[in-house]
Amino acid sequence: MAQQTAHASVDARERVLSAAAELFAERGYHGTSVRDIAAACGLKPSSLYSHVPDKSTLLADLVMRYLGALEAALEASSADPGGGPSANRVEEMVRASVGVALRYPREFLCLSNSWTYIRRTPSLATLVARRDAVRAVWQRALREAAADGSLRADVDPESMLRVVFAATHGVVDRRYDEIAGPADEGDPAGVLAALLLDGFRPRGRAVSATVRAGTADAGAVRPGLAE
Amino acid sequence: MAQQTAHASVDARERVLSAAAELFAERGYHGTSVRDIAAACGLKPSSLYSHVPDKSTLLADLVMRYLGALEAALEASSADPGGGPSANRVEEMVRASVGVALRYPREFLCLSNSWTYIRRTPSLATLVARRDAVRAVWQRALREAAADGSLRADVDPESMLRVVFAATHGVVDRRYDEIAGPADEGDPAGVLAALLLDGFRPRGRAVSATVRAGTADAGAVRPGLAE
DNA sequence: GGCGTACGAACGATCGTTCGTACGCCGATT
DNA sequence: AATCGGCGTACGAACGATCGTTCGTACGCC
Repeated sequence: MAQQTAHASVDARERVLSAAAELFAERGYHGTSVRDIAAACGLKPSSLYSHVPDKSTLLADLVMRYLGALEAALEASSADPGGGPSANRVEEMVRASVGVALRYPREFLCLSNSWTYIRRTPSLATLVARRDAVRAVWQRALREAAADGSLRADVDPESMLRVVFAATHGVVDRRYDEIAGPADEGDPAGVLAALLLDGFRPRGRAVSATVRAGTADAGAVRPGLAE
Repeated sequence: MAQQTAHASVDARERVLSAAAELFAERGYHGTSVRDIAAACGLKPSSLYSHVPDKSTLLADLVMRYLGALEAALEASSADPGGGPSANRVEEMVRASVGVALRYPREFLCLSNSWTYIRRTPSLATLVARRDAVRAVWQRALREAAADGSLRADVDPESMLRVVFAATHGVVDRRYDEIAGPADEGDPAGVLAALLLDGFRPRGRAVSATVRAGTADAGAVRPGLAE
C-alpha cells in the first residue's frame, strides 16, 4: 500500500502544484505549511522534495503558469480589431482577463495575494518582466482608446488599470462572498466588462443576453451570511 | 536607557497597534512575527504582552477600529438625500468608503487581506455582525437606486457591491503600484466614484474639477516600473 | 509598598528542509 | 530468458530556526 506503481511520475508533480495552488489561494502562502501541501496530495513532507525544489519555487511556478495563460488570452483579445472604437478592444480584454482568472482562480489568487512572497531568484526577474509586458499591453490599449475618444480622457489609464485588476480580483476571490454576497453565476466576465465600461448608471446598451432578474426583490434573504 | 519614564502608558498600546497595522498591511498576518512587531516599536517580544493579550486580538482590534470609522462615514453618506436620484447617494457612499480606506489604509488592508485569520472568539461574532450591517446598508442603497431607475437594473446588487469593495482595495493597496502604475495623487475617491458610476466610456458628466492631464501623452515613460 | 511596565530566559510547537534508506520498475548485460 | 544495476520515488527521522507565548524578576513612579 505504501509504494504505488512508482511511475505515476508524470502527474505527481502536477498534483503537488495543484494542491499547493488550492491551499495558497485559500490560506495564503505563509498560512500554508509544506506539511499541509504534502497531506493534501497524500504524501509525506519529505516526499515533496522529489518533485519540487522549494516552497517558494512552488509559488513562482504557479504564478508563471498563470501569466502564461493570461498572455495567451490577451494576445488574442488585444489584437487590432480593425474598425470600430478601440474601447471595444478594451472591453474584450476585460472579458478575456476575467475569463482566465475564472479558469485559473487559484493561480490568480496566488499571483494577486502572494506575489510579494516570491523569493528573489533569477526566475523572479522573468516573472517581473512578463508582468510588465502585460501591463504595457493594457496601457497601450487604454491610451489608444482615450486618444480616439472611445474612452474618457479625464481619468488617467493607471487608475483605470487599477480598477480593472482589482475588480477582477473581486470577481474571483471567494472571500468577497461573505462581504458582498454570492458571486454571479451567469456570465461574470460579461457583467464585469459591462459594469466597468458603461458604469453603474443606466445606459443605452445592456449586458449581453444575461438579463439578471429575480434578485432585485428578495430584499431580506441575504444568503451566505453565516460564519 | 532601558527603562523610560515608565508612564508613556497611554499611547504605548497605541504604538503597538500602529506598528502591527503597518506590518500586517505590508507583509500579511502570517508573514509578520510578534518579534517583528516588538522590534518596530522598540520593545522586546515579551513586553508586548503587557499591552495586548494576543497576536490574533491585535488583528481583531485593528479590524474593529476600521469598521468603526467606516460605519461613521457611511452613516453620514447613506442618509436619505431628500430629492435627486438615489444613485447620487451611492456615489456619495463610494466617495465616503474610499475616503475612509485612504485615511486608514493599513487597517483597511488588515481587514481585506487578513480577515480570515482572526481567531474564533466572541469578538469575532461582533465583527461579523458589524460587517453584515455595513453590507446591509450598501445593499439597501443599491436596491433603492435600481428601483427608482437611477442605477442599471440588469446587474444584481451583489455584483456591484463586489466591484465597489474590490476597486476600493485597488485604490488603497500599494501592491497595485507595481502592476498598474502609480496611484492617483489627486482625488482618488472622486475618480473612483466617477469611474464606477459612469464607466470608462465618455459621458456627459466628468470627474468633478480634477481634470487629469499630462499623463495621456507620456506614452513610453511608465514610472514605478522597477522592482 | 504596590502597580504598571520592560526584560531575559525559556517553553513546546511548528516551520522548511536534508539525509540515509528502502523499494518497484526498466533498460542493458550476460 | 534470466539477471542486474540504477533511476525515480516515498519514507522516517531528525536538523536548526523560528514561531507565539509564559514566567520570574527588576525597576521607576504614585
